[in-house]
Amino acid sequence: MDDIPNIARVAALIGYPARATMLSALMDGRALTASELAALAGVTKQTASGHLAKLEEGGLIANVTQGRHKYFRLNGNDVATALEALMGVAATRSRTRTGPKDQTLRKARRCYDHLAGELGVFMHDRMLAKAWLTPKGEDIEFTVSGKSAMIAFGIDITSLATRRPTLVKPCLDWSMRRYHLCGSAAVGLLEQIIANGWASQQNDSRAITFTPKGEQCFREWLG
Amino acid sequence: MDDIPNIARVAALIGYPARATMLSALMDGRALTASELAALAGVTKQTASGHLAKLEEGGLIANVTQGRHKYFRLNGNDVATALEALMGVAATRSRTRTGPKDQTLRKARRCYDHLAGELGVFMHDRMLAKAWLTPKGEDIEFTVSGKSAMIAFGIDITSLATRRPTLVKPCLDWSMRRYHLCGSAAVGLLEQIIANGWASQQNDSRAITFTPKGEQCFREWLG
DNA sequence: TCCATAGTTCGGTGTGCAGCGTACCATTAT
DNA sequence: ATAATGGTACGCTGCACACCGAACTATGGA
Repeated sequence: MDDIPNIARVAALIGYPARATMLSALMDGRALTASELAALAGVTKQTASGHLAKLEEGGLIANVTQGRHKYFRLNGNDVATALEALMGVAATRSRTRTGPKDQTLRKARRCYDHLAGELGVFMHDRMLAKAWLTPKGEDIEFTVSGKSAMIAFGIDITSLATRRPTLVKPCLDWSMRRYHLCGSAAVGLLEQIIANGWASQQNDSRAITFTPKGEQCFREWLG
Repeated sequence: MDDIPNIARVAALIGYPARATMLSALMDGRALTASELAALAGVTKQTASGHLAKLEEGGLIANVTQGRHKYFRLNGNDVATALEALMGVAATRSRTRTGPKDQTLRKARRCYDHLAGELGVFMHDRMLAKAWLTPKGEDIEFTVSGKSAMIAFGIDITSLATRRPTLVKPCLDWSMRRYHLCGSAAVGLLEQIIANGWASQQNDSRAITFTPKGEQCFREWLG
C-alpha cells in the first residue's frame, strides 16, 4: 500500500488554487518564469517561489535557468495527461455552465505541446480517414502517404523520429472525450499551423484561436 | 479562469492520505461500506464519515443505502481514469522500487470494473489481432466474429449493449502505458473470467490473481 | 422490549501550511 | 561604481481542516 501516499502527495500538490493555476498555465506548453507564474496565480514572488520548489521536488515541473530568469515547464506529458483527466472530472462535476472562454478552449487549445479540442480531434479523425495514419495495435503510425503529406506540409518527419521516442500517439481529450494526436509529429503540426498564420495563441491562455481563413485552410488541407 | 479552482478542488479531495486510500480501495470496482473504508484508511468512523461526505459532495463517489449499511462506489469511469493517471505520475516519480505487491498489480488488477495490467493489455491486443475487435475512428468495436466469440464465452452482448452507453472502449493502463479494454463488455469479460475460476480477487486488494491453469486457459482462449 | 451495530453530528484540539514582510543573493543595466 | 530586477531564505501570523471523544439517530436482530 505504499503507492497510496504517493498519489495523495501528487494530488495534494495539484490540489491548491495557486499551484493548480500555475500548472494549468504551464499546460500551454510554454516555459514561464517564476514572476510570471506568481502574477498569474495572484500571489507574491516569495510564495510562488515556495510553490514552484515544491512542484519541482515532486517532479511535476522542471526548470531551465537562463541568466537571472528561471523558466519552468511541465515535466513530461504524463503530468499534462493527469491534469487533463482532472479537468475532465472537474468539468463534468461543476455546476457552472460553459462560458464563452470555455467555448474557445473547447474549440482549440494546447495540451502541453500539441493541439487539442474540437479541431485537434478533427485532425486526428481526418488523418485516419485520409489513411495518413493507420492503427497499429493500440497505437497508430504514419502510412507512406501520411509521411509524404507531413513532408509536404513542412514537417521533417525523419529527423523528428530520431529526436523523441514517440512520433505520434493518441491522447484523450477531456472536452471531447475522444482522441487527438500527441507526439513529436503533433508538436510539429501545431508549430506549422501557427507558422502558416492559420492560428495564433494569446499570451495568457492555452486557447489557440484560428483565423476564419486559417480554419478554412486547415479544414481544406484535411478535406 | 473559473476552471482552475475546480481542478484544485478535485485534486485537494484526492490529495489527502485517508481519502486517497479510500478512493484507491474503491478502484477495485466494488462498493464498500463506510466502516470498511474507515478501517482501510486507518481512521475512526466519524472521520471517515466526514471524508466520505466530502467526496460525495465533490461528485467523486456515490452511495447506495441498504438498510443500515451505506455502500460507496466510485462515481464514474472518469474518476477511475483520473486516479490511474495520478498513479502513473506518482509511480514514475517515486524512488521506491517496485516491490512484490507491485508486481502482482502490474500483472493483473481491476481498474474500476474491468481488467487492467499486463493481462488486460494482452487481452486487448489479442482481441484486435484475432479480429474480434476492429478500430473505428478513435474507438473500437466488435466484429461479427467478435460478437460470436463473446456469446460463446458466455457474455450476452446484445443485452449489454442496451444497458450501458459504451460496449467497449480503449482505456489507458498506467503500469503498461498501453491500452486495455473498458466498457460493459469488458466488465462482463472480467466477471466471466472469475466465474470460470481462472482468477480470483483478494478481499483487500485490487489485484486479480490468476491460477496457473487459469492463466493458461486464458492465454489459450486468446491464442 | 432490549441490545448491538452502522452511521452521523457536534465541539474541541492540534497542526500543517499558505501567505506575507523583510532581508538577502545574483544577474543585468546605466 | 550604483541601481534595478529576478529570485530565494527566514520568521511570523492566521486559517483551514484532519482527527478524535462523546453523544445521538436509525436499522436489525434476539
